Amino acid sequence: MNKELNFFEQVYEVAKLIPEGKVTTYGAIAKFLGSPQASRMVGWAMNNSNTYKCYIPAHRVVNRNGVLTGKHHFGFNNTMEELLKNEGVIIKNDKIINMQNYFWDPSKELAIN
DNA sequence: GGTGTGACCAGCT
DNA sequence: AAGCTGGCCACAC
Repeated sequence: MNKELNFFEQVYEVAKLIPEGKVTTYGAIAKFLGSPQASRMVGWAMNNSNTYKCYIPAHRVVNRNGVLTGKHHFGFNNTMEELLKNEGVIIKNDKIINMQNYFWDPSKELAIN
C-alpha cells in the first residue's frame, strides 16, 4: 500500500478491493491501516466517499457486529441492504446473517509488503 | 486556524 | 448490564 496516500485515501483503496459478496468492518480496515482506534475515520471516509473521484462500495463496510449502521447515508434506508442482498448477502433486521462467512479481512487478504 | 464532529470500538465506571 | 469516555484523523464552518 502506498504510504503517501492519506488515511482516507487508504480507506478508499481498501474499500475498492472488497470482492463482491464480501464485507468487512470499519475496525478491520482501521487496523489494517495501522490505527486500530481510528475506525470512526473509516466511517467518516465512507460519508465522504461520494465526493471521492472513484466509486466506493461503502455498502460492503459494516460495523464489527455486521450491522448496517450507515444505511441511512445511502439516501433511502433500504438501499444499502438491497445492494448487499443483490450480491448474495443475507440481511435480517439490518444485520448480516452468518457474517463470518462473508467477512473479508484486509490484513489477511491483502499482503503487507 | 481553532473547534467540533463523524457510518466505530474497546475499556472503564 | 448499560452508559460514558477517550482515541484516532480529515473535513466543514
